[in-house]
Amino acid sequence: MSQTPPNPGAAREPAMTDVARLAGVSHQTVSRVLNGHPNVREQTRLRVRAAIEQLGYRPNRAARTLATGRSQLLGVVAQNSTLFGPSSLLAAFELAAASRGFVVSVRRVRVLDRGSIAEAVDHHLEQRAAGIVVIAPTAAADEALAAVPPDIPLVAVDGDPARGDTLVTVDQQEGARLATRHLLDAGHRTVWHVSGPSEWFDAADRERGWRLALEEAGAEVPPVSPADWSAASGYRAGLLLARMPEVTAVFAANDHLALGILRAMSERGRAVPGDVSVVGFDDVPEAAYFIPPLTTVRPDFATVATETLDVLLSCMSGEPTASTRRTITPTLVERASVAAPRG
Amino acid sequence: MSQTPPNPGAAREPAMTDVARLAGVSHQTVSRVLNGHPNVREQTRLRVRAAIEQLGYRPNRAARTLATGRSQLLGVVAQNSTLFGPSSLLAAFELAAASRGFVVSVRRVRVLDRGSIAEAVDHHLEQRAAGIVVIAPTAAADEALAAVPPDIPLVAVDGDPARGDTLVTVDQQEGARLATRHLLDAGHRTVWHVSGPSEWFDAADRERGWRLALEEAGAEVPPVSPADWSAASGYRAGLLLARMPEVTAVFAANDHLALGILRAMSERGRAVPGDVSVVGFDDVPEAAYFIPPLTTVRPDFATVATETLDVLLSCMSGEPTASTRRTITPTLVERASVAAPRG
DNA sequence: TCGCCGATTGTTAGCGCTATCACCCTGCTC
DNA sequence: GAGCAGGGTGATAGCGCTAACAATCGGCGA
Repeated sequence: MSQTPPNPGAAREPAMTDVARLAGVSHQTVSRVLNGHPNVREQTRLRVRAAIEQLGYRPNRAARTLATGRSQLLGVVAQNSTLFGPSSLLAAFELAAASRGFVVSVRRVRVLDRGSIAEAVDHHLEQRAAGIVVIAPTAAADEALAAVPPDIPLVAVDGDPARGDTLVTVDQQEGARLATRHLLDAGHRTVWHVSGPSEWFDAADRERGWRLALEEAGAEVPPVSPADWSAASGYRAGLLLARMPEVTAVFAANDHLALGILRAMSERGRAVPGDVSVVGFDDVPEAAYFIPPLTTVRPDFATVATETLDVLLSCMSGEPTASTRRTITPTLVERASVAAPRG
Repeated sequence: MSQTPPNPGAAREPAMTDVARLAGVSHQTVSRVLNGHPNVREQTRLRVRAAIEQLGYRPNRAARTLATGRSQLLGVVAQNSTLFGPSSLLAAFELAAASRGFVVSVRRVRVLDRGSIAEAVDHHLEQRAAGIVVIAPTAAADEALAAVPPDIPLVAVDGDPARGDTLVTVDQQEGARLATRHLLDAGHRTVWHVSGPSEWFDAADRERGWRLALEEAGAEVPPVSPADWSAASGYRAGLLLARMPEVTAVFAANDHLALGILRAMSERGRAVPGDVSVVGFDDVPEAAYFIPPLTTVRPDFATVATETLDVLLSCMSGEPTASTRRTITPTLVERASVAAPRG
């Protein structure tokens, strides 16, 4: 616990008063210069800036936060995963926030249950975060959000589409529909689906979109092959599908599942796209280099991130913004894993 | 700018004095309870805890930071990438830090140049971060580190192996050696290399390890195929290598490059591992489902993260720790992309 | 010439917490 | 029974900043 011993040799960090003394003004004037207050004489401003430079002065954010009651801190609660979607989103958000002058503090949770999320949100509240983003793709996560005080700006990403409140999400359903439609349009009688874990809203919605597209087209709705998001589970599901000659088209809930399916098909001697067409979801950077290059659905995570920041900032400013819900529609990326069925 | 208008209706967040009043003690006693100070009567402690509970009191970290001069904040500077290595590392670090009660604030930079990094570090210093981690895989990043004041605890990850100071890194060279050796041991005359971008230490070290292994074995050192980390560039390099019949073994600087190579070989009708053996680096979760399953080198990112935290904390406590450098040795994961060369 | 106004600057009082010291009790020793 | 150690508690002074108001200085119209 013996942090930084007294150490009388090393001078403490310069504070505002030090700058003030050097510039021959009051500390308040320094504050004014720092905050771009208009009524400061140009000459004074320059003198203060010079003093700041000379001392290498750095304002103390903690003091400012204490004095103003608000911080420049944005808290994010995310799951401990390296899944492509969430991590791209997070990276994009951090970048966007930084460019707007915010600091992003990330709190990872091991599992998305009520307790963990509540605890994570709490930590951000202790920091007096100006706003909070929760990447909440499961029902348990969404429930936990109900528990946070309503006066603090909070945006859910990939949360419950039925959620009334602030929410930014990818239109999973439409994406899935696009994929399914694409396969039907290629001439397939129906499309099989390897789904993500059902407790994820993303997965449920993709399944819903797939089902809807089939029903709209009057196609038979085959049973879903349940999986998690991993290539391993895609492989297992693929092994089964490969045994069934009537399977000619598969929509996988994400690209890694699709990769597993691709390998299962290859092992079983089912050619893609000759015998079976496959479509994925996410457009991971490697998807274009799968064998064969994967046709997939691309959600624009950068847009999700900027929209999230946008909604959060407008919540923070308290203005009843036009809409606190944003939906980003993904696009289909056609590559070489889809073809017309044989015969 | 008109943040939270006066709003006399909504009571402000309860502060320590409110708890004190309710519990019938001084605010100082509340502070003592909160900080686990020994000299508080059990009965008082309980009364205070009850009051805290009742008011939903949350300590204000900014005030504490201001009063103590130190924070519970760990700053991380990372590049804006979704590359598997850095993002796994980051996620693991965030998790480890959270479990030790620290808040992690991440600042992404678009490019790893001096200016950006200096600016990012500066922001963390303004927050009075207790420690800083820089994921600095390039020379420019490492240079920028030289500029930060030496009294603030800073750990570089994946930085310049020649760096004198605190550094945690994966033993890239040894990993590359493992991979190359594995291919030579399988009977290949020599091993070709598709490298990462040369300004990355990781890439340079992997290349070095490969070269060393070849030289040790007295094998010919073929020219390096330069690439970035992407599957796309791996594919381009692979297309070239596929044309050369003498190429029977390739070590790719990461798994995504290997994926691109796999596809190039497949397109060119060169069987893997029948005609050409391939080894990657990173062991991304999907690697086991490439066609064929990829033999690769696995760095343990979770360990890198915990070691990083460890070094950082010991720097922070000021104790001249045993070692401020940690090197994590990766392991070889054998799958199906390596075989003996034909006849 | 007087007084008023606006531009510029200084003064003062907190923000919510910790550190430090002073204070009050016990229970004990001599 | 006076004195003393030490556990338990309160009072006070900041930490470095911003907000609100006060003060000062010109210049200008009346």
